[in-house]
Amino acid sequence: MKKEVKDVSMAVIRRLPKYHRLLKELMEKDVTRISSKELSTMIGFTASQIRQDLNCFGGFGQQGYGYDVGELYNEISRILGLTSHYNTIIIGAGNLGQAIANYSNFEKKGFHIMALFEKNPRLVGLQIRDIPVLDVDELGSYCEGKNIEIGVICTNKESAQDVADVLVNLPVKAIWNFAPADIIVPDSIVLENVHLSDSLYIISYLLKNQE
Amino acid sequence: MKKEVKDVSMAVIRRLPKYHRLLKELMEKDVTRISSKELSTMIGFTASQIRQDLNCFGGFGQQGYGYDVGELYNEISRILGLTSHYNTIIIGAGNLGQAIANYSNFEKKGFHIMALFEKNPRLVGLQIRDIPVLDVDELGSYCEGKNIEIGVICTNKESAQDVADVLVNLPVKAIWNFAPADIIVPDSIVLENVHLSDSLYIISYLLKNQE
DNA sequence: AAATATTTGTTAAAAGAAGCACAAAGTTTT
DNA sequence: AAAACTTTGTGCTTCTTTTAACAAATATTT
Repeated sequence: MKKEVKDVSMAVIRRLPKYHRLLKELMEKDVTRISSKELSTMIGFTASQIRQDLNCFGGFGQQGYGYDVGELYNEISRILGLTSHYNTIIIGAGNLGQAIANYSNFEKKGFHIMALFEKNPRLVGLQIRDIPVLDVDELGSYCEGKNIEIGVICTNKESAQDVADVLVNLPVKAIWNFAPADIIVPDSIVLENVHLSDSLYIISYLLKNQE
Repeated sequence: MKKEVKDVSMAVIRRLPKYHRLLKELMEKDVTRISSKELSTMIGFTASQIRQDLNCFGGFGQQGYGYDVGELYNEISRILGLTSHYNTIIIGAGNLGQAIANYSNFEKKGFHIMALFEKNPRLVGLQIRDIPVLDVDELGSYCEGKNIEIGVICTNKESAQDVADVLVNLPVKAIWNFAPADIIVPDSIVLENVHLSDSLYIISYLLKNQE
């Protein structure tokens, strides 16, 4: 039973990674079956919401039994596109760029980081794991013919829009932006901002307004 | 005219940092007044939503004129609690911990990073800007009497829950978690998770499901 | 100083998301 | 093999969030 891609709301989609993470943990604990009710207590959503979320993509469960953990994990991996391969580059090889390059889990999920690009000459020439740090001036020539799908912006906010413009023209298909700026890209390009300070400011708000 | 802290929905609160960021930019461009309509085109929310958001906290605008940029920026800073001071520590001095320690803007907004804690002896003893990297075993004794408000978890996922437990017992008032794990803390403690891979997985989903 | 143009704050309506409830379909026990 | 139990998938209801509309207030122009 497959439905897929009716038009699932963003609210649902943004919960998928959490399901994915929890199911992975269950697998590691050799749990093979799970009900929406059990999931509910672990994940903090209602059982009803979990069933409704999963049903956007297909009937993966079985009445009286629940869900097969391994099967559901695979389905969600597939729905999220984690069975595909994405050529990825990182612009900015400071601490944050290096942190992401070092995070080997991304590689395992198909996000292949091919190179970092940096303007600071003291960092150019380094290797992060086996990933080279190249001069940012080589970006265009390096990427030619390589079908780069994802560009990660780890620069300061001043350079972010310029870098985004270059990435758009390569062209990349998606930009993952860590610079604390609201960059502008064409609608055809997938853009995800990770504004770290936003969540810190929310902490500040919540601390100030605790009952 | 002040209302404040009725009960503003999280949806509204999570938009405040974006207003804050945009207003800062306008100030830097010496823009002194702005209407909700102009803000709308820049920020991508409807003018109606902007007016309604701001009105949760007070009537900062004026009919026929709009909003005073500087005044509104100050109000939002105050609402977010960015006029307060927060003693902060970071657990884990790898690339990510260092990246955050190096990001001087947090310091400017009142988040004073007092120390990093690390178990890898090769990192203990370093200084990031003027912030010392201490042995994680000293965490308890170091924090005694220092009124640490925010703990930042930059460890791997295996250590995250243990570190969270230690932080809860210090006690800190809030935890900012960057480890890719769903840690559990008492309800009384403010918890913000930054699961980097979540947004990467969303990129993957959107790339796969583009029309 | 009067007339016209802006633009807010706010109420009402529409759209969207989450929760409830239960028949249907399976599993487990007796 | 029948009875009792479990749990999904789904229609319906409730709650939340967003958008639209407009009177009231101020600014600007004539």
